[in-house]
Amino acid sequence: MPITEKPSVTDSAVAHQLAELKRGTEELLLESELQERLKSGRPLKVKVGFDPTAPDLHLGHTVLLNKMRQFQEFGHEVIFLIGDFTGMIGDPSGKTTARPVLTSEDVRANAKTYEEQVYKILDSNKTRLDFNSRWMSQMKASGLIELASKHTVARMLERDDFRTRYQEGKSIAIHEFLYPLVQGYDSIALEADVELGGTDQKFNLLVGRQLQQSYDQPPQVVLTMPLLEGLDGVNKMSKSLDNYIGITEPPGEMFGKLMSISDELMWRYFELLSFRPLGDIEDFKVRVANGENPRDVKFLLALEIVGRFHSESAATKSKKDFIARHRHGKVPDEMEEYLLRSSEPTMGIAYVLRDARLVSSTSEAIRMINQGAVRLDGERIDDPKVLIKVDGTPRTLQVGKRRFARITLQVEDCLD
RNA sequence: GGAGGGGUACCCAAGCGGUCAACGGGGGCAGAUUGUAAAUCUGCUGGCUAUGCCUUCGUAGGUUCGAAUCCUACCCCCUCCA
Repeated sequence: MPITEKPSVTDSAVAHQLAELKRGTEELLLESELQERLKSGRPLKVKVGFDPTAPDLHLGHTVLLNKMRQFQEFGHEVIFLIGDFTGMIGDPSGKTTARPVLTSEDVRANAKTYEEQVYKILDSNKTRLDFNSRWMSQMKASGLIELASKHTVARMLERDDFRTRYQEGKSIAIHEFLYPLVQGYDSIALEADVELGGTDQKFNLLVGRQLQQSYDQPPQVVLTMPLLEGLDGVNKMSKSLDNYIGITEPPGEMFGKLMSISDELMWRYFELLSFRPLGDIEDFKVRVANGENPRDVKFLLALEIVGRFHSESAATKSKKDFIARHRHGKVPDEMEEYLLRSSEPTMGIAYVLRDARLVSSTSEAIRMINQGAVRLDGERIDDPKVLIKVDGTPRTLQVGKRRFARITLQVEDCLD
């Protein structure tokens, strides 16, 4: 039995902090370094870089933000860095997509949008917003050359996409090498203690570590977060796959989408999206294993997330509506409303569905009707040729289980 | 530079003169079931002023009564040789 020091209060506090900070992380390099710095007790500078392009955040993005918030809660200084200078380069993702050059007005507007969205999670008083153009636009060519001299081509080629492109004989423009270098220099300029990023950022974050050492700074701790799976549970959450939950979506929709995820995925969401302590989640798992309906645990998740981005009352209401709709077959209180005008006395239902954007085309509308997916005021419609009177009465249209709209057909006014 | 193979709907992949809006699989959507979970079964999965019409098989032309299928040119991708 080795003789160990009796852990002091601060030691156990550090251990607790470390355990929470490690939660959900993909990689933490190096854990021992983080531990050391936490022991110092001073607030650490935690840097996270963001793209300057127009943000439209979804829950996947918030995984990183949640981790930032955790650091804030432990009293650290979080720097929300907008890479407006690096934006001119474009992160080399293999695909050479020409980046549109953003004006400073664009950047400022986008920063504002970021702020509106991220302060649902981050504490605005504890967040430092910065732009890397602040120091990069001051850098002279000599500075850039010096920076470039600190890294080697061989090390650059360690990066996956560079290496494969090189091996496949595909072109790599010289300036693409500058992206990781500039990002790394940001860490030097900020004297970052920690840099967070998605797993796809690992290489860049490590370059930062190495560059800091070349500039006689202690290397930053690198912490990568996994990419959150989307609603399908397989692919990463992304807008283009349409498997995302946007953080500005209306509460009812958000709640419904969260309830539609699989039980398996629910645990992943708990781990990466919930602010609950890890012990709670373990407890839930035990309860489900003992026969509790996973749906009820999923309710807790949905309530928490909707509550965060809207309000507790909105979350409670969403749950109530959800139950009313799915257990008792009721129609939601709030839905899109459309006022359609027609000069005819009646309008074919397929056209109404299309105009109310419940379906993408009249052909699809007809298909849906034939499949028994369409209800008008609760009545199933099975004939695509049904006509609806243009009489100013509001009606409820439903397609499938989730799509609703309230439509009113009104006689077209005289146009002039 | 030489030789060969290939580009078909959201993805993969058949078709190789008419019966092709195009087999099959995946994905997606819908119905049943259910906990708007999973699993399962069934159907749908170009558009429109809709029992007809229009557009779609890399691009542009051509042959033909008729082409995704044949011919010509062009663009792009892959494999092998130099």
